[in-house]
Amino acid sequence: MPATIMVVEDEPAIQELIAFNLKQAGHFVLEAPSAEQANRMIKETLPDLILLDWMLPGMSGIEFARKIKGDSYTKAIPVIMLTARGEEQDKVKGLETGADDYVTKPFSPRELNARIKAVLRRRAPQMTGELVEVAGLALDPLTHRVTGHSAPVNLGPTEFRLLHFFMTHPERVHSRSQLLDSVWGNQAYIEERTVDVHIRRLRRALEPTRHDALVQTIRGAGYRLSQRV
Amino acid sequence: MPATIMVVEDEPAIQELIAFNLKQAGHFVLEAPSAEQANRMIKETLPDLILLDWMLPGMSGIEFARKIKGDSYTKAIPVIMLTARGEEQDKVKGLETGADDYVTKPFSPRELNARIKAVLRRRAPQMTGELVEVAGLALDPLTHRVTGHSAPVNLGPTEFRLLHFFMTHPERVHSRSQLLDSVWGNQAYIEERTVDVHIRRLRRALEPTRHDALVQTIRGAGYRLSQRV
DNA sequence: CCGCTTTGTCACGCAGATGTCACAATAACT
DNA sequence: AGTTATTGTGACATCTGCGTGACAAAGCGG
Repeated sequence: MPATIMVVEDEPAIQELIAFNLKQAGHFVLEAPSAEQANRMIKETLPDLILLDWMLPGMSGIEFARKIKGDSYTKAIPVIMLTARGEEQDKVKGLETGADDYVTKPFSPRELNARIKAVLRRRAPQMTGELVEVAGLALDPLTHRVTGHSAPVNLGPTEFRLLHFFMTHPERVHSRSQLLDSVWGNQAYIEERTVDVHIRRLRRALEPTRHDALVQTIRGAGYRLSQRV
Repeated sequence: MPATIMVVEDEPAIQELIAFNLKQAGHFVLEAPSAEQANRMIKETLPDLILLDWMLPGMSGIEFARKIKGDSYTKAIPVIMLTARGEEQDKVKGLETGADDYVTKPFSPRELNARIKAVLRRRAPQMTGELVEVAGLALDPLTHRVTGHSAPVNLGPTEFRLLHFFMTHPERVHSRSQLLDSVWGNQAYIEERTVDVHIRRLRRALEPTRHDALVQTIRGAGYRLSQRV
């Protein structure tokens, strides 16, 4: 089963080695040399798994893991820590932080692949980067593409994440607070009314294929994606 | 959502600034200049949230947080730490201690309010998403939908809450003041006769499916939802 | 460096929701 | 029947929540 895997590692040699092995195993690989850069990429690409080096320039690996696991939008992504020999006592701390597994350098490709497979097997079903479809509206997390009745739909990053969340949680009403948590992440300090504006933008983008009617307003409660009228 | 918030801060200037902002946002504010004093007040007032300065005279903030989280009576109270810039590496330690979030000084009122809102939201009891059904009348809190014999019923926000309360407390007679407490929230000063009007509106909305007969008037006592005629 | 896109916020306006009243209708009791 | 207490109901003046366009700041790619 191919998956999208993000590798956060500052040493180019190791980075390259890992990437090569993962691609060999049929995975898509996203490469980030620092936590800061990884952070920017995560929300757009929503990888299925994150390989995280323990030692990083700037924000440390453990800190970054905590951040990922603290954000409700990303906390379902499994994290595998890469630790060097001698940092073994830190493993415990790493697991406490929320890492799902760890691998001690140096490691064999076979070992890494096994760990990845194991972690992916127990990943949250809803975070699988699978294609979602509701009422002729299709969203593909892998290619980052949206089509309404096979016609391409152009969305900004936030609109994409918003629609993705709606489509993976259809029919249910989501309050503005919940949407801010789930789509923006709880580290954002954003006015609730901002959600309205993005709803508007999403609707406008969906207008050409009449799919804007799926996005419904529940007065005093929030928004909902539903095919029923 | 007004809440009771305790601010533990020794610098009067910052203390005052924070208190002003919180009051502006509609909260009740308890002010304590030291951990010792805060400790005495906590058990009496049981605040909904504690804003805790990292640096305090006497018992330090981190020590105090540990104490709060160690006491079974107070450990449910969320704590937000106030740290100065440069103490960033202590954040991890702070979170490990049990703080629910941290804010780095200097901070904007908006950021503080957002953090407070987020933390309070996290603690708020989730709305029970159980689907309720009485005599062919179904109400789903999750999707915010009401159907009478599978036919959609259109309700305003207040009517929805009113019906929800009735359906989760059927067969029992509710006085007007009880309904005001449970449906409107005891914060508002509202004429009791207003309940009558909303009962009327609820009945009118339920007429198409004859479910209006379920809403019964108990003269001199209040209203009741009952399937028995 | 510049232009383009994205993003968060705001102000304005409107449709719908809300609270209150006045009066009609009904029930309870004499 | 008459009287009084209680509830039903329509009307109405707000009030609120939401849609929408505009805009400035930030991000981004060339």
